[in-house]
Amino acid sequence: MKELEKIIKALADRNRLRIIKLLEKRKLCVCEIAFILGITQPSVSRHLKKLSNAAMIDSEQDCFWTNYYLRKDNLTSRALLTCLNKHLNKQSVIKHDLEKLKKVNRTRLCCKR
Amino acid sequence: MKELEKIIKALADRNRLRIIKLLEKRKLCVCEIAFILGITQPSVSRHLKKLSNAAMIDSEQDCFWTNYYLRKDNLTSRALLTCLNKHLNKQSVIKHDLEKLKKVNRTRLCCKR
DNA sequence: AGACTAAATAGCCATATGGCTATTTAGTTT
DNA sequence: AAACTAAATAGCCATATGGCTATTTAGTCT
Repeated sequence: MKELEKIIKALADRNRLRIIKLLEKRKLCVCEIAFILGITQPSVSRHLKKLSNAAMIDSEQDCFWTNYYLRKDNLTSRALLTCLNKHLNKQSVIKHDLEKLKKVNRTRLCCKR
Repeated sequence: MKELEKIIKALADRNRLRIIKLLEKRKLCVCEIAFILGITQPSVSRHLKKLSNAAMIDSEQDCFWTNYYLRKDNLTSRALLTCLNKHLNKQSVIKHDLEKLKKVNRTRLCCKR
């Protein structure tokens, strides 16, 4: 019950659903996600932690950045996401996010000056 | 987004998942559910309200009792539940609840003396 | 109408959530 | 080693959640 509950709870938030849909497209760093969702970096970090605790995502270091990606080995999670996709893909928020994703430039976005 | 979010949030609670699994078997009144889950009647009522707000269940009057049942017309919800079933059916809590359901006697259970 | 009963609601409490700012940590580069 | 930068963590706040008890509401039966 525990793992399933964790997954469902991880999915029970608008912003985490948005993150998941973005990660379906490609690996992303925290600041890219923060920019697209329009929330702060620490908030994104916390969402990612929840998804990670539910074994839905994982991360790897890529020089300056930490890339987050969907785990392929969590079958429960994948089945649920497949089921949700039909409905999520219709949502205008999601469409909008995916458009924004195309224009994201990590280097320009993240570097502090 | 709203409806989907409501459904996922409605599913993001152990006791509500248990209720759903019970309602898959048959219509139930509040006190039957309360007895099986081992929580109070008002708590069950509140859970049912959440499921109802997510358009997952409905109710009808049956003399003394209010029978709750799964709505067949909520396709999103049904698709998700089908997807969850595989995992839920394995859970010992669920198995135990379903056993308990067999022995439930509404008249004996609910009547105050 | 009055007695009765299931279910809903109100209101309390402790805990969880999700946003934020400020700070710390950890990895990179020169 | 020192400077720099992305990400994590700590801590604040307002709100939501899920349990409970006590009470009200609404439907049933004589």
